[in-house]
Amino acid sequence: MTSHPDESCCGSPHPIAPLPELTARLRREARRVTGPREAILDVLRRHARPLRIKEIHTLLGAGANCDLATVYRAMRLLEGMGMVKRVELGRRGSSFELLGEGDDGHHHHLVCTECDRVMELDSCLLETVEKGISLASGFKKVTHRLEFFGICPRCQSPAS
Amino acid sequence: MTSHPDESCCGSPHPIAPLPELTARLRREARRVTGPREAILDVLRRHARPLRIKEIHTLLGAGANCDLATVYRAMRLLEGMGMVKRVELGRRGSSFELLGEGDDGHHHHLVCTECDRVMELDSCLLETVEKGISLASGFKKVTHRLEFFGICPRCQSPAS
DNA sequence: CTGAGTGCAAAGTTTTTGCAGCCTC
DNA sequence: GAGGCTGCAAAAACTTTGCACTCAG
Repeated sequence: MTSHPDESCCGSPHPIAPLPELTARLRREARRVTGPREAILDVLRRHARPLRIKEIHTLLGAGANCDLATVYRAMRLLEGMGMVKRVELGRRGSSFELLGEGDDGHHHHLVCTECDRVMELDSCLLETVEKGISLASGFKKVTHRLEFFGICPRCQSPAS
Repeated sequence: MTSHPDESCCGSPHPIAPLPELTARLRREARRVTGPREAILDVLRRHARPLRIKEIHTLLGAGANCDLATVYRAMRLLEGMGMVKRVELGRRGSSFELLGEGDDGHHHHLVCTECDRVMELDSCLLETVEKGISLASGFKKVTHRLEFFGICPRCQSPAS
């Protein structure tokens, strides 16, 4: 189990991918490397935890001069390319986190129901379950989405 | 594994609770049994699968004369009372399904990514995982949300 | 009778879309 | 230079809220 860096906690679970490596992935798929996209990828690589669209837009700051609609479009593109994983953490709206090259993003999260802090859980033992479900149901390409919720130690103490 | 009744499939996984039993639960909590609430509960008990707010509102029909805002308010109430479970199935917005008395709602779903049909999965083996996570992380009241996605047999055939 | 609950209307959020101009390739 | 991408604006989709009236208990 690893905690997230950033406001929430500390210690990155994954090595931070260099920005040029990320833009290279865009180019490889014949997508253009633009200012907004570069800025968005940079925000994502510097915050290794699920970020909401609005958070990304805010973190971009006024300098990036990037429209909210552009963030939505970029995240849809990146999701489609598998560069980013969409996570639904119960709060309103989706969150996104960067995926490493070849990372299928099959880790899961532990979310505090009080303060929304997010921890990442390391292992995923559900591949065999998926196979069993696929066999029993006839479904193909079975994947899953799994999130844990609870009250974090900080929110359990009286003065949170 | 059980499939859902209704448009999707057939065979109810749970016995259908009588309407008076449901309204009794309302009264027991000192909530009023009104026309709209009764109609909403009746819709829920007759469709044993996750329903979206809009679906519920539509299924109520013009006769019920129930406002969409009232459905939202009712679902929040019922969720708070534990009579209903909120499910996020990837489509936009939440879905809800009726919970039996004493049912904690810990079953999960298999959703077709093509047509959105939903099947219910019977068992949940994650309680021990939850306990382990709680021990390792210090989180309290750990619960989880788990959904499987895939392409159902019907959507795999050429003429779906 | 009393206040919880409702309909209606309006506003708040989140996400998508159309379009003209810009800038990457 | 061509077309993918962007900002801006508007709208669509989803959800909440304020208020006066109604009706369940």
